[in-house]
Amino acid sequence: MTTEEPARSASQRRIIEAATLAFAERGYHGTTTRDIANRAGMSPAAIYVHHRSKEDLLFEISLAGHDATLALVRAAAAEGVTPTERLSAVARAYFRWHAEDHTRARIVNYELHALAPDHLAAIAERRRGTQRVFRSIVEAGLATGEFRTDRVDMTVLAIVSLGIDIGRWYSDRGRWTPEDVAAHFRDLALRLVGAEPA
Amino acid sequence: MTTEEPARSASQRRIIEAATLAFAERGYHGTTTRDIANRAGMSPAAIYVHHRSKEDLLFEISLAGHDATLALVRAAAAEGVTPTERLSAVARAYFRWHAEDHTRARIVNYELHALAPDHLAAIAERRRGTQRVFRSIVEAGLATGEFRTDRVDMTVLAIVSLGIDIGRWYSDRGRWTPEDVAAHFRDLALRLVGAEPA
DNA sequence: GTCTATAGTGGGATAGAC
DNA sequence: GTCTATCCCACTATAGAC
Repeated sequence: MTTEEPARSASQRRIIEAATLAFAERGYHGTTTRDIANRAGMSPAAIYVHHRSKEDLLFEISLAGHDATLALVRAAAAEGVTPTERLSAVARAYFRWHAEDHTRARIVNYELHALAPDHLAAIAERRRGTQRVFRSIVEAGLATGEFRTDRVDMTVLAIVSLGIDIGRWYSDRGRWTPEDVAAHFRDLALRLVGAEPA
Repeated sequence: MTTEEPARSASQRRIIEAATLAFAERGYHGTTTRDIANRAGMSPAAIYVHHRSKEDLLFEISLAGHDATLALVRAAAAEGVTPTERLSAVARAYFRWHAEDHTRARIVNYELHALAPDHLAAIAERRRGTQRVFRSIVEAGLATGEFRTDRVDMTVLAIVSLGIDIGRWYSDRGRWTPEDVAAHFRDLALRLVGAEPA
């Protein structure tokens, strides 16, 4: 399944939290170690007691975010029985996560280019796992005749894509709660696969 | 309408081209003026003869990209008669542009945070214009009964969102041509608004 | 309009005291 | 485990020669 979360000290968590906010706001390269340290209320040197490098910090955040998404999606997939029910549950959970946790979602999806090659490879594996969950549900729905689409890959990609982009546009100051977004986007996902309206 | 393109020298164009590739690959903050100069086959100092600053270069690229998108979308909107035809034309053109010109699209959509406030304001105006085109078509389709959706804003956002995210995932080395993507995603957009299948 | 050289600033990361 | 101080390098942008 997903990797175990290593136990973290309070300082480690404060640094991770500060780095998450900073990376989401300014991007990895736009963030300095001094930014992170200031937000965490520590000196820049303190970061290096707990984390090997700035890149390593990004990797830790990205990995935890990917593992959380994958676990969430897999748990939701187990909820329903029919493909329509399962897609409904998975899509709602997936979209909700991207709205609620848009700060982490932004790092998860938009800072991949800053990862070292071996770190990127570990992340890419998780991303394929998430996509596989959606794919297998859509294929099951085609088999039962509940769904209708002639391009499975592209349709799955579109659903995942809607989720990822939520991390870009969602704002806590907007009109919609994460639940609003999740409920409507779930309905849209069902339309994308040609499911019967409820 | 859209702003006039200022005439540019060959050097200016080479620098713009180089900066576009660099910003798309590494992001604005991940790109150095030396990267740009090297790709353009010039010294870093030569950049400053043609462009005020690195941020100004980003702004020029972003503005031209936004103006191109807006012009494209408006031209396509004039093609059809019924809302279904118009959405079909606009969606296809919009999606195609994001696949074909994914390098510029990436800068247009993902480097906004690096713009100075007044530059961002000029860009935001164009972005609202594009969204308005989609919105008015969807509203027209609801009026004629061709479309069915109870959340116009979110549905329009989803269509735009699918386009923007193409810039993130599309690769020239992938299996699909821009036209493949455009055609299928146009069908998906029609599903999103609840249009009758053709 | 292009170059070389460099000013001036700020970056990631480490040394060493406490 | 945290700090202050700092190393060393890379960055944006400019000066001045051609």
